[in-house]
Amino acid sequence: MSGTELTERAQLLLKNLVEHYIRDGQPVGSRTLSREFSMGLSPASIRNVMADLEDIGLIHSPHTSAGRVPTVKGYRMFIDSLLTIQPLEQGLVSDWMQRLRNSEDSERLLASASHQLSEVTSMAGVVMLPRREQVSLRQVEFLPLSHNRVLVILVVNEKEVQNRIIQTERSYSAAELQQIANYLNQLCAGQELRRVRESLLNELDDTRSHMNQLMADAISMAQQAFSQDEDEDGLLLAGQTNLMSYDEMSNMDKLRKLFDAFNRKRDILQLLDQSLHADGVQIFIGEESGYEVLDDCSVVASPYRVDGKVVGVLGVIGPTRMAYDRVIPIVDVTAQLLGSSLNQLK
Amino acid sequence: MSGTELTERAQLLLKNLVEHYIRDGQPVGSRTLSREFSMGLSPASIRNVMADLEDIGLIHSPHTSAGRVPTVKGYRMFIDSLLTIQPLEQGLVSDWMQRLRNSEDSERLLASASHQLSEVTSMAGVVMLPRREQVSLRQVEFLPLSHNRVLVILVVNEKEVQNRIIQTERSYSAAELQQIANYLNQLCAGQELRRVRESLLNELDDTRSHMNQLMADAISMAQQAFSQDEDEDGLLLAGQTNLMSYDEMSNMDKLRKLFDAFNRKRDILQLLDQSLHADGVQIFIGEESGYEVLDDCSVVASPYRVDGKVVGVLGVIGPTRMAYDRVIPIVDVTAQLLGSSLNQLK
DNA sequence: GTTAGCACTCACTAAGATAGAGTGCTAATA
DNA sequence: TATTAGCACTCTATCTTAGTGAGTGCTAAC
Repeated sequence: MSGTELTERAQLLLKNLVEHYIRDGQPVGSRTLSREFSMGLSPASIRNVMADLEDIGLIHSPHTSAGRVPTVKGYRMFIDSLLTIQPLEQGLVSDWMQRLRNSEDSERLLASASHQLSEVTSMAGVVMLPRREQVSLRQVEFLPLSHNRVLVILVVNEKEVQNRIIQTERSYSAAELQQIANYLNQLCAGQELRRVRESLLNELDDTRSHMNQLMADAISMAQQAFSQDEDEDGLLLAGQTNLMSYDEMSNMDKLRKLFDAFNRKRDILQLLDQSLHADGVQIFIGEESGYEVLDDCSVVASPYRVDGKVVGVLGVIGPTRMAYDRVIPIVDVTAQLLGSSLNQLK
Repeated sequence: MSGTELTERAQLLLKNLVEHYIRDGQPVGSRTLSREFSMGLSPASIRNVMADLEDIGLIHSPHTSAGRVPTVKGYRMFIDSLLTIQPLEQGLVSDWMQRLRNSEDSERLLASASHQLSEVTSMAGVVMLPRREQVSLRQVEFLPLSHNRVLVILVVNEKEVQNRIIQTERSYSAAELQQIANYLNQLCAGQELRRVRESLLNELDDTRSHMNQLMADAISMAQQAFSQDEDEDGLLLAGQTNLMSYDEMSNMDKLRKLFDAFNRKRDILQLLDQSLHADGVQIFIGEESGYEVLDDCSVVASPYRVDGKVVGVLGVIGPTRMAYDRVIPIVDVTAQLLGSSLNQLK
């Protein structure tokens, strides 16, 4: 805000204060800092610096006779320019890779990632499912149901299956549907789903005149089937209950609202979406997220890549007062490992 | 326990006490009961009766100078023989039916039921998914994947689709798989899944000698595919967060354990399973359930039927102190409506 | 059998009193 | 000029104390 440059001493002080507060959870006072602070300064001097920090809005006193606590702005500065990233525990990464290797299908892999995140950090883990943009159609099957309905089975991306039900104008025999499927498979198999939609339109124009009725039906069915978007919510959550053990979260009313948000998923997804195009780990501290339910939380998120292209975001949600120095590398590594695992799986 | 018969007065007193406690949530004393009790009795007389009730273990005093609170045994007697079932609110049933009519597939229908339950009661709603015993196979499809894996698509019960991946010894061409599928469809289509398994065994015996290799492969594949059971957890929960608003649930530690149990689902499923063969609404009060996490909760559950056969259980979970007279008919009606809706949908 | 009366228990609340942590300010110091 | 010791002050947290009120059990009278 104000162009005020912080002296090096003030920065160091802030760093120590935040670190101390993250460890203890108690407001930290000048005396404590003076004692545990390498650079020998008296409490009085420290008080002077603290007063400055408070003026700039980096720290704040719950009441006159309490120590200081970092504000959101304080955390922000701490994370952006003061943080010493902790090296990852030996074994965590290999443990990780081992577990990932056990998941055979991508769904489980993603679920496993979110569980890992929550377990290792004792907070809530989130994994936004990979975007389905570049799904390529492998095969289409149609099966007749009663009441002029048709079950459409789409096999995409080698091994994923989507089922849709469409309503037709008349009933079709199994043989007719088989024909239609053959026609469509021939036409579209192997293409990306969004291209399939284009192809269908072209086909419709190209051959409108000399097309038989069945083909026309085929195309209209396909359009119906492909226009339905997946109704999945696209977010995997794990370890929400971990949050119940934090003192900061003991307000039942707020906690309920947070859990409700978890269940709705919408807000969380929207927030994570903001990290889709970020480069590396991104952090939302308290109110920074813009979602009231997350006011007492921080979100540490990172996009993950498949084939070098960002397809999703993962991260953790926990109290603002968390061990960022540990959590950040965990999220970072997890994103990388998940990406490469997904790659191998493909 | 002791063959002690309760006098009619004692029963009435217990009834009033429990009703009052359920309304207010406060221990109720002799004075209160005397005042609000139709039969004119002085506090002193009431105290005598209460002392008796406490001796039998139906009520209990948190401390000397507090009123009385029903024990589990007290609730049990209240529910079993004293409860006056409340008539259902006008409109609730029709509202219900309307909402159910909007769900087209059974999955949504079940989810809707559990949401309904939680909303109407302000507690947690649970719906155990219908048992899949009598699923009948409609069609099988095979698709080759890489690395000698085959994607098996099972269409069952008209409109449900299950996907499985099996590992084969060699790789098969699409044409071969098509042949295998044809053979299996001819052999098994329309049969119930458990019979399919039998059929496969017979077929294997019958024709072992003059069977060609491909058929043998087909059967072994089918066995692999059908032996995998569904990995779904089979329980729909809704409105868990409702429970966070009850004073009785303000102990964060217990609450967390409860939520963890919800996530695990196993215990809840096991408990509900006990109601599968019950006739009508069944109630587990506090420790009666046998699950420690449910010590402060009651579960009101009812089986629901399709075609006259019980296929699942639904119900609500809430604090022991709940309005049983309202909740019981709600669960009851919901079970009936869900059953008939599922019937229609079939 | 019922009830009025009474002594007693116990949780809850309010009101001091005390201790402890931490602050800001001022004046002395290096 | 930057640092620090000293001090008065503020505010929370905790403990004690006393008082209040709801409710009980028992006994004796009705």
